[in-house]
Amino acid sequence: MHSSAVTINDIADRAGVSKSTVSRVLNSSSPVHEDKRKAVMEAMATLGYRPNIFARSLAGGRSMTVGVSTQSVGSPFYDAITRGVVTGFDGSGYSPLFGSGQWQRELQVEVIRTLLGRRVDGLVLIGGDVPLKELNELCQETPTVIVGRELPGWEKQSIHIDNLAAGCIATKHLIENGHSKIAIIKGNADHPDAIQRYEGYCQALKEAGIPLNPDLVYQGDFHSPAGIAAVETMLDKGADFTAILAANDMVAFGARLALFRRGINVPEEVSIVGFDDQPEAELMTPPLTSMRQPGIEMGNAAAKALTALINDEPFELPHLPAELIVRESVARINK
Amino acid sequence: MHSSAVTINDIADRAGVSKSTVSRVLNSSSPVHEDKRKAVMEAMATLGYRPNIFARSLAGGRSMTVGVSTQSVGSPFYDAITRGVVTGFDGSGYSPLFGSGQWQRELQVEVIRTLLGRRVDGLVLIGGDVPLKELNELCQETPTVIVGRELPGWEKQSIHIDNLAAGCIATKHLIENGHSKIAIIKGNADHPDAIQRYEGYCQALKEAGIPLNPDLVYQGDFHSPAGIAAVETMLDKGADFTAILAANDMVAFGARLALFRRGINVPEEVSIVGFDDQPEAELMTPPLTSMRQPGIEMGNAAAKALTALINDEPFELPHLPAELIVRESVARINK
DNA sequence: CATTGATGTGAAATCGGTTTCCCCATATCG
DNA sequence: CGATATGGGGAAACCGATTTCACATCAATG
Repeated sequence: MHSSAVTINDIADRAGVSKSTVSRVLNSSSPVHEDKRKAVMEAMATLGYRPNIFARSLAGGRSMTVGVSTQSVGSPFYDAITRGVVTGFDGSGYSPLFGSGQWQRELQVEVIRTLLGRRVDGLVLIGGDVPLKELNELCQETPTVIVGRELPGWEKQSIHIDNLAAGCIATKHLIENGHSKIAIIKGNADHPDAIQRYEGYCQALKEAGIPLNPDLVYQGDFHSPAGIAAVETMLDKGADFTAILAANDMVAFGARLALFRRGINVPEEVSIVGFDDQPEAELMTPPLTSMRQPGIEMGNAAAKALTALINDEPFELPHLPAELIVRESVARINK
Repeated sequence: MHSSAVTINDIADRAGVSKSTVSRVLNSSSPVHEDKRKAVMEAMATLGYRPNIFARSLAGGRSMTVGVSTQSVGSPFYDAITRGVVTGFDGSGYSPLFGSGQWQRELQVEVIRTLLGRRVDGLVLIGGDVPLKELNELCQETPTVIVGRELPGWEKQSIHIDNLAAGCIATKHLIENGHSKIAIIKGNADHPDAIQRYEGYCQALKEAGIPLNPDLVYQGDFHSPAGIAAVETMLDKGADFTAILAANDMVAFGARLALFRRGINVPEEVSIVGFDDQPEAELMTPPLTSMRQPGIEMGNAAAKALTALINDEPFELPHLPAELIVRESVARINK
């Protein structure tokens, strides 16, 4: 006799009231006499009643479920956001339902459709690159919060860092330490974060009056092999650089390993700056200087905001800045 | 007018049939005349019909949702399992619902209750330490698969590696390379994986006729600070060792960093073996030799098995072995 | 040609809740 | 003191599907 077999009718019978009254107690939707209320509570306790969520959702119209569309499960930064989202919903009464879009447009749309089909009460979109128009159509009916992506018209409901500024800050840090021959390993060519960081890099160079050297720009992606390949390619080409700005920490790790293999010291001969400050960054030898993106906090804030949005409460997404975590992978050099 | 407003009745009207027939087409539960079938299909297409999953679940008794109870989101190994589980359900029609137990017994029970309350069709339990008795009670009604945990009575429905053997293999690898002064950094004292790996370590030493040296046994946990602290403590105590067996890769990274700070070369002076083979292991300098636990594959297999279990199909969970990935963090020494 | 069986289909019951509607006491008011 | 709110609470409609039941239809069988 498992608890799910207990229905509202059983409670009603046992408490000697109608199911309407039980429902009222359950939702405190309208006042109930204290005696009956108690009887109902007791009946529920002794019978181990658990309301059937489907019946509830069907009748009530809300599912107490929120959809979370992630991209590549496995990327440290997005993982952190996801983690933040999960904890952000803890205790809110909403359970997150996940779908992974893998940075594939079609799949992302499919994921959102599936989530919507499950009648989620709200949506958290982490990253992704569904075209704005399509997104507007898909999500117009559902409270939605977007994490890690900037979209016109969604300013109030999105949270992301300023990647251009972040790229700029990271580059400036190297410049301030005397570097001028700064190589950059770019992330995926069509990834907005990567593009903006590159722009930041360009801007910082420009402001410092350092000409952009195409030989020091490597088109990579966000995975470690890109870091390895970048270093090897540049070294083989005889490129002259004293610092590397990596697309993210994984790429930085790759670059660091490639330098290690060539017997090039970090940071004495080549400095490295990463992006994301993933947990392993502080364990690199030497510990990696990295632009920290507050993924967990972002995810958390998104979850809280969505909860508020669903319940028509006022909310405001915080403006979380990227922050340079200075460790030991950047050396000060002269000239 | 959003698509969810379209009900089965609308389809029935438009196609000129009864809702029963629409339902039959929908589930191909019994044959329908080709003409009507077509009419229904067309009506569904033009009206953009999406069945209401709650009504469906309520009436049909199945939710097409599975519960996944994770522990510490954030641990590389368990993350890998989770990722495997997610992809394992892709395309199965089941959507995973998550809850995180954080390795806290009470919370884990609560998570399972919540999941059950949402009427999941099945359960994947990743790790955790809910007492067997309680687990049996909780899950007796629901198809369940357990990942990364060994439980009497659950042999058919659980998948895990042999941690004792794994600990043994890792230790033997060091012994074979000439090491006899092997330090171990143990994981959490009450964590079954940690306990078994330690037993494996003891066994390997015993078989090789090497006495267990308590000075070389450090009680830590699964996080990097434990690795740092272990190395510093042992070094400060003047402990004499040529190799370290770390609780997992994060701990190995910590240990490696601590050695780096002390100017001790890896692997020339001290060799290190990790556990998990997380993605960053191959990027350590030098690349880390590690016992690979096939987390993704395990998760994947669990998902497939659960799908089969739910549908009363035969299934068998594969026996996935842990595998030593030899890289460059272990040196052969004489004596 | 009546019987059997398979195929097709609609009406109605059911799943387990929420919510509207309506009625009955009391308490309050003019 | 009759009229009017007001707090409680039951009956029944409804949410949108699935599924059982009963009934036709039509081809095959003896």
